[in-house]
Amino acid sequence: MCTVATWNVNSVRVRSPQILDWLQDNSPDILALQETKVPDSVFPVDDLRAAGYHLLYSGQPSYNGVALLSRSAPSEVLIGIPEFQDPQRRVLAALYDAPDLPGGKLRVINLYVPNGREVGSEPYFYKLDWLARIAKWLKQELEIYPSVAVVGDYNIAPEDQDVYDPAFWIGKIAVSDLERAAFKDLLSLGLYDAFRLFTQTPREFTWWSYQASAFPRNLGLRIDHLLISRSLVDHCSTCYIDRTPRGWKRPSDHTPIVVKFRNGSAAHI
DNA sequence: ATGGTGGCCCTGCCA
Repeated sequence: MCTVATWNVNSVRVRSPQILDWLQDNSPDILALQETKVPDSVFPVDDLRAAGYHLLYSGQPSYNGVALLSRSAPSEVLIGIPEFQDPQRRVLAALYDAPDLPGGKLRVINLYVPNGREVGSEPYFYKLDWLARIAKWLKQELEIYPSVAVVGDYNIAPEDQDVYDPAFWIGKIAVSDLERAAFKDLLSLGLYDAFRLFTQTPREFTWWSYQASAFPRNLGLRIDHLLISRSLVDHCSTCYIDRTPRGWKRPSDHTPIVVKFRNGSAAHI
């Protein structure tokens, strides 16, 4: 069994006690974090290493920042993507032992996709350009590694069923046609939305605004995703959103999403 | 209710 999770924590310093609690309760093999919001010099290494995880992190002051926590040691670590000088820390990739999966290794790519702020704005076009560059690079990664999981905060709700009020959201950020087309371009590389392999019901969200009691009213978006290569689909035993941490005191506005893989041969016994 | 929340090198900006 191999468990991979992703969680936009909106500040790793504020959330590290909750991250530890969640690790304790769920013991994933790999946890990808986004919006750590700390430069590497002050990443809360001591807090998190106490839980017995290897740490990788790439951050900057105040904004962005990604991290990978893992039970086994990482290799082939990549910070940012090749041939793209981006001052914003949004990409972190590593290779992990995964004896039961094709190739015996799992390539985990952790993305914090730009928010885009407003359709038509400068940050919006940065988001679209960023996604195009990511697609080009992921194509290469998928050719190199037999088992790939591309996880993180995509800041895109792929379909209307992933939005609490689709009529209100028409043309808005995270749901615009160009963003959804960019998301589909990633899927067309041979990636699968792990959550939708198991759950077809609408209004299953990973993010709820802090405002207006959005969480208790379930007014959210499904914008955090675990995309997996074709080779992993037959090994995937479950994928679910864990709403628990969103209900804790002083929560992140996002909640974790989890995917589990099992030995493929077990299904055929 | 012309507001709402929360995090950031502290205060206007970002999500």
